[in-house]
Amino acid sequence: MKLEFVTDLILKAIEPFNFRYTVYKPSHFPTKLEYYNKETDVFYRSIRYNDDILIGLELSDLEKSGKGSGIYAKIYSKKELDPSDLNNIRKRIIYSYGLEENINNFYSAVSNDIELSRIITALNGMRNSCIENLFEILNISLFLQNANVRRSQNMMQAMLTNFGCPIKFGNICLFSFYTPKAVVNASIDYLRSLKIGYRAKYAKEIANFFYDNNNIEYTLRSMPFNDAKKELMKIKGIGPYSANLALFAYLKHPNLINFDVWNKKILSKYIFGREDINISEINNACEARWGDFKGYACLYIIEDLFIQKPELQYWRERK
DNA sequence: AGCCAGGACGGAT
DNA sequence: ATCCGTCCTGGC
Repeated sequence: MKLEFVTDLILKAIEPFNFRYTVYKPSHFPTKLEYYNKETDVFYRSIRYNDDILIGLELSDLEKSGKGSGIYAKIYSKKELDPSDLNNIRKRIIYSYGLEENINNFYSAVSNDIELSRIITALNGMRNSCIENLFEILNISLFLQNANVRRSQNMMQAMLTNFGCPIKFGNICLFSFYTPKAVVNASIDYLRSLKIGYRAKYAKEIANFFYDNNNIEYTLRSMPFNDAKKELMKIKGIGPYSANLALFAYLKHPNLINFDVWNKKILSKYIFGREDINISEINNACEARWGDFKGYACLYIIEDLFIQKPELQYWRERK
């Protein structure tokens, strides 16, 4: 589908703001949902608004047009958007990229950490970000289970080509994410044929859950951390790892490290100089060092590492 | 060919 | 509360 109607938005961010590493995270596996052009510094992304309206985002650094810190956004749609829909999309971008978060709270809380301050200087203004909605981020976390990045990538791609929608905007071809409805209507056997393995039945569980609970996102945002986590783990196929991922990325709890075997090794090495320290010990050390911002601190450490060593994606494919 | 890694579940303890 | 076998596929 071609999205040809364009609306421009200027979205201001609280300073400091790092455009590149807020919209684009080197540690994330690539998908056909987004494309970051490193030469032009333009980021393209598909999103859905209320499930049925397809939107293309073309984001660039507001700084470049001399209008201060933030994002210059071109919103592509099939036809003109209602002012209230446009305003909701605007709010979603602001929330997803944390434009109104004061990152200085994190910086001042860890200002005595000399080692971390080198990274903070390099990534100054980077936010935790997640443009996916809750259904989408839970699907991604499902495909991250029991898989190396290459497999996760293949699973995501198979699902997008089968249930997503190809879109074209600003001379870029991407896919939109699929809706719960698309998966609800698919058979488990068909899902299995896409090589998502045992996750086929869980993909349906997640889709059914969201198909039946329209307002769950709104409810979860107002819940305390542990209640929200318990709520998410009621979905079959969503355990602590997947729930944490959604809670940190989507619900933005900065005091949370989501350990998997890869970042466990990275953080173990960073703090203890060796890879084999157990998770609870790493977690305690992070807590002691960064307190309520340990999740944010680890985000900075990991993104910094992937910027310096892109081959880590390859390492993560193997062992 | 066989074996293993990677989260979550479900049943057993 | 904690442990174990199982799910599934790709890589060795």
